[in-house]
Amino acid sequence: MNDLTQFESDRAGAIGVPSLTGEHLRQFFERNALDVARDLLGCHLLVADVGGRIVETEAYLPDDEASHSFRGPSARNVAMFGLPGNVYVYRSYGVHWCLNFVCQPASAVLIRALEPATGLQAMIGRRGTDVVTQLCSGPGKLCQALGIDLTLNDRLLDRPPFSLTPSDPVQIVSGKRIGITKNAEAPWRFGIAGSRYLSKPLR
DNA sequence: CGGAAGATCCTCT
DNA sequence: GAGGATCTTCCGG
Repeated sequence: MNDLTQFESDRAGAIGVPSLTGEHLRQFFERNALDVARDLLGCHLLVADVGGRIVETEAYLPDDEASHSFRGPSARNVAMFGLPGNVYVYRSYGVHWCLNFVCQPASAVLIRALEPATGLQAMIGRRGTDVVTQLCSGPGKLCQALGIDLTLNDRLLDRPPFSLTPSDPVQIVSGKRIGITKNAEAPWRFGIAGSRYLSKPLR
């Protein structure tokens, strides 16, 4: 392990803190997506040893007109009706991938931004920029940086290539969700206060 | 079966 | 701040 790799492992905050697996993973996600969206802030997400600290999320609830689950199961959204702790990946605007974590059935949390911490060189290569604040500052960007695509849909977060390490509570700010037209006033976007790695400012 | 909308990002003005 | 890229999904006819 070279110096940079060691540095990144330390930054992960995962030394001595176990990732969420099995029953712990289920208990963490089998809750209201609003609570999960807040508790995910600060958690460290890795996909094949590339990732960072989650700094921005959005909650999508059952009976939420903006949610892909609103009209019931379909070929695209079936992962949202699977196990808590499941991953739901979908194509956005025909161009980007977006990453969600499934909570209670028909609800999920969209992962909107990370503070890069592990595997910086891989992210820089995939994104084509070395501006660290722009590597994962949006749902499509972070999927590109982490190499996420549809092949990772409908998998559990405690199985490779994923790992999720919990966090102590952080200072949270909230606001309206981005890019939606239905149920647009609901303040179900959450971020870590003062983070420089958000997709858009949040206060 | 056609068409519009979409949980986005980048470039240009 | 506006507009284009790009394509899947879903709904209406």
